[in-house]
Amino acid sequence: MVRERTDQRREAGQRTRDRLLSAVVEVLAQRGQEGVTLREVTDRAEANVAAVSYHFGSLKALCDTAIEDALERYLDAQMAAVDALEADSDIEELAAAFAGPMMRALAAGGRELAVMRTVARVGIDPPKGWDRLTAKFRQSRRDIVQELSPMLPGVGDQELNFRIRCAAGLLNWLALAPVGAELAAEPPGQIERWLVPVLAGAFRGSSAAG
Amino acid sequence: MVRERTDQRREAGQRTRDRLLSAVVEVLAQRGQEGVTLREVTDRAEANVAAVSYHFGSLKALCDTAIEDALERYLDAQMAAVDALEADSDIEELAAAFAGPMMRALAAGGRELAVMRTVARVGIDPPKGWDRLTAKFRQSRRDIVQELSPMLPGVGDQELNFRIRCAAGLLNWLALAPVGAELAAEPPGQIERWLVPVLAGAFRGSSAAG
DNA sequence: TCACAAATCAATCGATCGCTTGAACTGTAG
DNA sequence: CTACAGTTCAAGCGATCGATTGATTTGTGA
Repeated sequence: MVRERTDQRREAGQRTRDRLLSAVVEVLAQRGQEGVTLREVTDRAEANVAAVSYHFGSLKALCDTAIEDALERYLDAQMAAVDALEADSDIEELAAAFAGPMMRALAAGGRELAVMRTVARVGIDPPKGWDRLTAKFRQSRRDIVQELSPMLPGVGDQELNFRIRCAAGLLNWLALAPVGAELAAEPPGQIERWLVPVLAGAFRGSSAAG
Repeated sequence: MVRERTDQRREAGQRTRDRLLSAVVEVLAQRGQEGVTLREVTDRAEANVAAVSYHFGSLKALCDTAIEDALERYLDAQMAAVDALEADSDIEELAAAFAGPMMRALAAGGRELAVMRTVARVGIDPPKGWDRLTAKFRQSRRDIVQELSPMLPGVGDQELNFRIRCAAGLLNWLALAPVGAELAAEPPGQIERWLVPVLAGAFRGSSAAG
């Protein structure tokens, strides 16, 4: 058997880092970047105030790390759901895949939802110098335009891109606003039954009817 | 001619109050409630820090006054637009009326847009004890359900109410997120041409097509 | 002209902010 | 056991927070 590499000190440090990241995501989700204070984060994480400087350098660096993790996790989940679509899917199935990660987070609550709320808040107040991740968002929207374009031959790519941003914005709004929490309190399946038609209608626009 | 009631001291005080309200709305729109600081508000208003306490009692009272004004102004504009609809209007016309105030603010920018952004932020982080205005929001949604229900006979009132909240949430998102600013930078009329079909589709849902 | 009220001002308060410090604690190695 | 590195800790730093104070300016009305 291989020699176990279990330095209890390093493991304790890693646990502290994880607790700090969990705590700051909760505060980011609840109050936004402007509302994050060092003491509240360290109290939630049951850590000393100096732990933030020691492990991350500064409170801002801790926030940036947590935000970057959240954005990356959300984008990967959403792109995976869209990529897994069948080639002959319709708009409703695309909408369901597009909204899947958010709907699951709404139903689950907890840290999953906190990640979503953090992502949504960053969509409103984007930190400066996040070109890499905003580029990744743009790319994911281009992918969805490719899926959506054949289903709506009369709509230009720019307008489709706008509709996707509207749909994404609506999901973010549900993550943040009380209406999302109320929706999550409905019976199971209600989220999907109510939300997917709205998103599909937004994708489809007015073209399908007078 | 009637004796002019022009006490220059009271008029100066009123001007200071107005400048403080304008300034705090701008900061509320830009950074949210957590991001408002006394100094930034008074600097923007070119007033002394003590002016806030003197005229409003506290920074929170100033914020509450500005937020209440903004909510009331937005709701009145939206309800007036919807009430002015013809009896035989279709869903597109309802969507255009519903989005009218927000679209005009997006195009106009300035304080109009700041009011909208403040309203939108309150929709995410509602202060405690705002039962009166949230009740007014509920009432306005009931009015729109009345307009929308005959156009969509297969959809229940609860689901219609949800769709209206989605549409309102989307408008709020456009007020806050960069996508709204980009949309406002498009040629005149582009906002309405792109946004109204999305809202109408969201109202209509999937029922109109396969 | 003069007493008074409305408004503004600089100065300052205690509290809290993010962050740093040096010591203390803890488990790892030689 | 000793020396040391990784981590945690209480204490305190300067800066900024919202709010208050007493003095000062300014226009009103007798």
